[in-house]
Amino acid sequence: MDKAGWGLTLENISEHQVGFFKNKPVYGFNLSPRLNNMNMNPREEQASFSSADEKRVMLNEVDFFSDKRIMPMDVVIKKEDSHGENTTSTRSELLVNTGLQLVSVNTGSDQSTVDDGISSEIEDKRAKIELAQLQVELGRMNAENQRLREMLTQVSNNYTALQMHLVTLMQQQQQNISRTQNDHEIVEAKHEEKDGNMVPRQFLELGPNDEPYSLNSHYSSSEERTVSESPRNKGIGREETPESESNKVPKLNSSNPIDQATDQATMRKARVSVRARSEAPMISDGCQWRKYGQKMAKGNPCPRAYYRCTMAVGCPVRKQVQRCAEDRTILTTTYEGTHNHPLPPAAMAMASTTSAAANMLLSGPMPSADGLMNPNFIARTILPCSPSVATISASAPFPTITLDLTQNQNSLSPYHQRTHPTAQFQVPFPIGPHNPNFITSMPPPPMPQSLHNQSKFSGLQVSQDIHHQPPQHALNQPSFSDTLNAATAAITADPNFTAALAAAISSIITGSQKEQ
DNA sequence: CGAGTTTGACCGGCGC
DNA sequence: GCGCCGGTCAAACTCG
Repeated sequence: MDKAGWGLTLENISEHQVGFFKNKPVYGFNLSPRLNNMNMNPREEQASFSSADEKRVMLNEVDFFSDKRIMPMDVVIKKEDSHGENTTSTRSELLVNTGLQLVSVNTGSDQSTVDDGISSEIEDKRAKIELAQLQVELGRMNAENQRLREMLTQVSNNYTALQMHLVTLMQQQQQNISRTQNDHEIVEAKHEEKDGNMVPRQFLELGPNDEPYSLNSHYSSSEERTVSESPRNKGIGREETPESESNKVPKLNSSNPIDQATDQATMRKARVSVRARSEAPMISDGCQWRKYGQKMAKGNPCPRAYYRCTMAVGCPVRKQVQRCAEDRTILTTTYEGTHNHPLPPAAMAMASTTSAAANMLLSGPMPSADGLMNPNFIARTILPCSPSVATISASAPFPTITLDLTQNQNSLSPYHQRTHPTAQFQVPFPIGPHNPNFITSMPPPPMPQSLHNQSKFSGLQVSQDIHHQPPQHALNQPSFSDTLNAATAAITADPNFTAALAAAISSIITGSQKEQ
């Protein structure tokens, strides 16, 4: 590692603490905590100088002599540290340290050539110093390594979060176009529902998804019930997030477009359910979850587990995990809620899958060439190749789209891929057969499997894009959401490939931005 | 000791 | 109004 290099990098990061929407959006995040943990902690410096412990003094001496990195680091701390006093004292202590260090080492070096009696002792001392130097250097390098890793993770997280935001904004733009026509769909859709088709009633009441980073940004009656109405809300274990705050609005079933525009907080929340074969108790999706409950659900001997996202304090995202009663190798994971924090690449991929699916679900009916399409028509048309991949459930109390990744064996043939009308792009994932999850959840061969998922999900989104995307978008290249859906669909089968996917998505997004 | 899990109790919605 | 059911809470417990 180039020592001067990281010093400069940190300094640059400090200099460019830009906002989230600038060209380098990620650099500014959470740097201060990390810097405060660095070896340059003022309190540590102070402690070392006030202490008679020789070793600690040596460490500080070595710190000074390590190389020029100390100076840019010092500058960084001065900028980052909100406690001006500490920063100042750090500066002065370092200067004091400089004097001590110079005297100590130079004296030893000079005397070694004059007095042999003292020279051996000095040699020992010098050896100790060198040893300490090396140890400190090693420790410093490890710390640097760790810090750089953290920074890289942070950069990735924030970058992907920004991408998600951009995707969401673009989807909103599309949805706004169709919003004014939604109310006309409701009457027709209700007729469809009466016929027993698989369209949830809530579907009719849904509006567009306007919240960035959103898996779903619509608020369920359940959420309203548990957060705003429950008298048991004691503040412990209850997240008072902006979302939950906004839930404190009476439930409202508005079909009026004006009301829809103004009653975002009252929107019901869609769910995205992912079915996959897995022996593991839970699908790894990149997020951290904490189990907060388990219930025996009616009609299923397998218990249903309830998890809450713990990646950020107050994140309202929850998921339910339950094995299928008929086939216990099938694991059903149902996601609900909106992450209130940037997601790591792995989680981003899953979230964008569910977000895109939920957006599709929530965007409601769409205009079509011969009039207006109702949601049931969407349900049919989004899956032109394989109706088993995704279904919209009417039985659930929430609008739920189920992505079924368990029935791909029969549709894996190259014939399916070749004949699939919407298999029009490929995302260059480095997908390989080395992932156990992939093997267990999706029988080999992995690569065709993934591609097949892509094609399905590109088809899933195409029916929207036909009507909402600019013509050149639909014709010349796969849409944003096409790519996102396809890429993340594969992720649901194999979440470990998400980093590569994020990179692929990133490149595509970049391309789209350039075109626009 | 802190974080995560387990599990019985509790609550509200909903159907009858 | 009552009971069922899904969802959540929170104390007790486990684990590293």
